[in-house]
Amino acid sequence: MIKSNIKRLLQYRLCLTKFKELGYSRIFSYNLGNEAGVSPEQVRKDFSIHGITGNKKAGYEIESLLIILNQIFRMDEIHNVILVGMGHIGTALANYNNHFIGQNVYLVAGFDMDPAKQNKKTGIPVFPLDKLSELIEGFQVSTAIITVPPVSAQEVCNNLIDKGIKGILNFAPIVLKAPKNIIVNNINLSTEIEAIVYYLNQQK
Amino acid sequence: MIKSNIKRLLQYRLCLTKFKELGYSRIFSYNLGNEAGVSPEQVRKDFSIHGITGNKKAGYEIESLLIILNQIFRMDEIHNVILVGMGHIGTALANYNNHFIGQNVYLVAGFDMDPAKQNKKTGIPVFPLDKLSELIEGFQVSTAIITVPPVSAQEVCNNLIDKGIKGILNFAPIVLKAPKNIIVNNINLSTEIEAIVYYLNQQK
DNA sequence: CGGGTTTTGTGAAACTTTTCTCATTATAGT
DNA sequence: ACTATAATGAGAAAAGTTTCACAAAACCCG
Repeated sequence: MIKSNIKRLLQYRLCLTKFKELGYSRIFSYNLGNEAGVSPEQVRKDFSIHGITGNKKAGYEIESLLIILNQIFRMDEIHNVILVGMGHIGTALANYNNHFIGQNVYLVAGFDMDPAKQNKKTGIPVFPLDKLSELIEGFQVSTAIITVPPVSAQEVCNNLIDKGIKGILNFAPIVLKAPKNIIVNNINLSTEIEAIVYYLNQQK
Repeated sequence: MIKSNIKRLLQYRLCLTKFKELGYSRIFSYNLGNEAGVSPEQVRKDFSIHGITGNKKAGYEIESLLIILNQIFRMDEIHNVILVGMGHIGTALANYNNHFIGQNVYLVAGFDMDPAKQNKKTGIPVFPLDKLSELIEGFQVSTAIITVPPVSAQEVCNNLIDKGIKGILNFAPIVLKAPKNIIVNNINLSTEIEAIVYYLNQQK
């Protein structure tokens, strides 16, 4: 599971970019917290954990904050990502590509066992699965997105790990079994809706 | 933020369905934990919080567990959901519809300001935004999915709340501002990838 | 039918995360 | 230059979560 501290730092990064675009050069923990939906103390603690300091009375300088955050998240390097499963979700992600995948993260290739999908017009080139090794090595890919149906997800996962993938973003509604050194991040869209339904009913 | 306790219960529900399909009728906290990727103690604590009990030496009966979990998450009632923004992600979700949206959760309508999107062949009918009130009331919808670009997300959010929506699953990469009684669940796909990149680099 | 084994349920302990509190200090205004 | 103000940084407290440890109960086997 991704630590919330890390998720918040990424959120701050997003907010800071927005503030920068609006022309601000400095920011207070209060304003950043407000924008990111957390308390100012939380912002300062999150920063202090990573050794980020500001100035009493003058807050934090946005530009240097962004530089530090980009270093923490290695956003100063290029990260090539591949995608396995060109179904609806996979295709949607492929079409978005540099649109919503953040700075310096690039979807370089998609994979699907269905030859028909390999010709489909998407934002990225689509290959058969036997090209996995070649492309993972060629593009130095260490992160993959799994958007295949749940029945084949574990098999695809094993295959990817075997080919050298170290981090996986999994959209298939199962818990992937993987060695501890592999980072697995599961997103289950049904679960996210069901959780909302739960909280709505709690309020009544 | 959704409590992890709740996410795990939903995960257990998924695993139990699988075990049921495989023909099992009883299960131990150890097996369920193993499948869901958590410790057996955690499984028992999660259950005990919600008053779910099993039998010493005989574990838990899958069928009754599923009934209780379905009650907790109100999956015995129908939940109609709408979707605003028929871009790539929105269309992908619409096409999946009853496929991956869990039991008794239905995507009943999509909305988009672009008339061209209103004719597009997707899994659900697509309407202009001025039909929001009508359909929210007609289908008794209280949950909405936002898949519009970030610039319009807050405006759409306000609009939805104004029309009676109480729970929002937001895919736009901003933190939505909403009253405390509104349940907002943010999914930022870039962030999920970036978090993986972070952890991969931590290992080195 | 009774002893041994296995598994639950839970209270306590350990750990993690968040909030509180306040001394410290940079800044702006007088 | 001095004072009042406003903001950080960090230690302490509080709250929340997970793991530990073990008594109690149910089942199995002899």
